[in-house]
Amino acid sequence: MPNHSKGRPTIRDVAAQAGVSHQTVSRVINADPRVAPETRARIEAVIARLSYQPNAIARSMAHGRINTLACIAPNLTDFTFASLIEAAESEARQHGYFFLSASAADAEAFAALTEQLVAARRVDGLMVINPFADNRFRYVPRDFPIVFVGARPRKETVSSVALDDHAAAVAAVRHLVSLGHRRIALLTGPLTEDCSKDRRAGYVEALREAGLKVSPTLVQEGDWSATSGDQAVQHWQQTDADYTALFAQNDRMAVGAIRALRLAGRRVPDDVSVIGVDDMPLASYFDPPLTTMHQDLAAIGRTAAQLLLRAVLEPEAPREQLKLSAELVVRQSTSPIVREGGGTHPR
Amino acid sequence: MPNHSKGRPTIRDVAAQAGVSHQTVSRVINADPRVAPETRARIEAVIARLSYQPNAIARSMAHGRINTLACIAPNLTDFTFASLIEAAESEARQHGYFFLSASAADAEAFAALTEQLVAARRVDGLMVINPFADNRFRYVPRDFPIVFVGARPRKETVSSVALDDHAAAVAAVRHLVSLGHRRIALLTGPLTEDCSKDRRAGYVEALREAGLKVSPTLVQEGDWSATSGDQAVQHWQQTDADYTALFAQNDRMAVGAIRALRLAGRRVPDDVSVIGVDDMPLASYFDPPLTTMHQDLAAIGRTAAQLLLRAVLEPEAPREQLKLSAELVVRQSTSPIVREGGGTHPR
DNA sequence: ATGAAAGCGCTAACAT
DNA sequence: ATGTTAGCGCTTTCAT
Repeated sequence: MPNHSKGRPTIRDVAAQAGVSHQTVSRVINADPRVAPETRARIEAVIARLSYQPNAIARSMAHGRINTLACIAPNLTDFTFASLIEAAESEARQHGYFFLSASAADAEAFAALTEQLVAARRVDGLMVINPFADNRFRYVPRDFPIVFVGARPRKETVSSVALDDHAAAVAAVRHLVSLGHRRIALLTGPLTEDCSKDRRAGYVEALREAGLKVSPTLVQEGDWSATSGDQAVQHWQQTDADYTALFAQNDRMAVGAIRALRLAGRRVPDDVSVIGVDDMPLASYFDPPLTTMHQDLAAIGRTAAQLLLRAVLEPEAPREQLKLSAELVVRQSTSPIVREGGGTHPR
Repeated sequence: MPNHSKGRPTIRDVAAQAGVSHQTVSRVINADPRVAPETRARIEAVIARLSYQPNAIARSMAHGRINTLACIAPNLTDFTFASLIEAAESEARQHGYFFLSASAADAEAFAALTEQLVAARRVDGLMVINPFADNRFRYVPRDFPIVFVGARPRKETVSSVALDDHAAAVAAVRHLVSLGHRRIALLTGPLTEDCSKDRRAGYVEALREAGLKVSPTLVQEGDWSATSGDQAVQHWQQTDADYTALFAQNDRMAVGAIRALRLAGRRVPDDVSVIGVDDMPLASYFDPPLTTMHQDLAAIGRTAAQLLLRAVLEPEAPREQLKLSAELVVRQSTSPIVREGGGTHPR
């Protein structure tokens, strides 16, 4: 018998009070047209009176869909991840889907998590941020709706969205070149990650395009942290590296580098111009305000959710690999090169 | 008949292959001791061979628990919220619970969201960040496991965790007083929020304790943004406000204030000392590195998850209201007051 | 247009 | 120690 005394009302309670079968109530809930208008009205009245709400778990039990998407990121606090998640969650909810987010620090944690999420049918689709941060991509479930964010899949069987890293790097370096810089240092993210490699490739291409050659001594690998930017500059100081501009692959490293440069007695931008990538919160409040490549994280997150929903709802639809472009934001950490001699820059 | 050809195996497939009833398999899954060791071994072998994974939805359908917690925050990008969520998610998962996060910009969105989440039984418990950001607390479901984060409930029927805002403010102002400051300005968050009010009360108490009186002209209300810090300082400049120190109720406003002070020709900390609250990421990379009250967001988030799990698992257990303390981190945005005359500060 | 019956995959009594 | 019988609250045939 239905539990109409304790707990919330069920579909059968509504049916009983409306004098119909529970199936008719189900039709009303699911907006099935095959219900007489007056019957519908009567049922809706009962639903309102009991403030009946269908049990979502029971529904998904019956039809096999849970209306939930999940996102797995290396962590949840990095503002880039948080921004992607916020946008994706909002987009998902507009389509009636809830959003579960979790962090997996390494590939093992990722494997365990996806197993629980996917095999136990807790979610309908999976958004993976930075799938190539380590070898976690190997544990991505097969035959399941997936979207990669921040990297392109090796095989075109899953959808993906990412910043156009190559183009962003080219634009950043071109900006430096246009200011007259010819000795341009590069500070990369971990080279295990696609975006670090793509941004490095863009750097190389932009230098070549300007007729400049890449000097291995002017390239350092960081880990995205301000500290690593700091350390790279210290290394260059110790090795008497000769550069007038620095392209840091993200803003945090740029900020770290700027502080180290200043401590070493080099002014930014007068002695060294610095450009980053991200346009992080408060980028304009650092000293000097940061010149950077702005990326539209909300658009990327929104797009990711759309592609994922598409994969969930239309399993046979083709997958898509998208790249969104970054935009140069010139503030005050870059400036035209000034030669001591007062002339133009030498050949 | 069970779908052992298409899709994933069910408990009945395992039972059939192991030559037992599905109920015995259920006992193995649920670690029920009443299964003969050899039977158990046989079943476990089949489970492994089929890589059978119990359907979580079906389980919760049967016993009424979904093993999922939800968090609703004003947004997901603010680093304080993101930090709380990350810690809570991690703690929840260690206890076998998944974590659904969502943002609700206003009370209406909050009401709609909780309705979907709670009435539809999608979650077992709800973590509400900043319940008094607006009047959303009115829409918090009754008779449902809840934990408030960032504010104390009006009635002691729900658990809560928050920073000890009053004590944090007292400590911040005492630091300023100990440096010799006597004209101390205050920049609050929105006064609709509990923590802004509590921090203001702490400011008032610390001034009183130092024998100083609060001057209404030295108190401005901001909205937590750097821009609002900027504006407050501009206002004080226009009104020739006389102060040598500023207590900003968060770091972002402190950073905005510092920039505005500098643009107005006042040096920090030489002319004005500034202290914030949060110890946000990169706080030590601003110029000058920020003196601030550090709050342990991870501990708060972890504690919140623990209290919530307690409420879920032991409905009759008493609720708890906790406050965690902040810690002074002295960097370089505050310094002892220096009088032009060269003497000590006047009476 | 409506209802009856079956079943989604599991757990929870109650058997034996 | 194991099996049988009922559901959990809903959707989905298939009847009528």
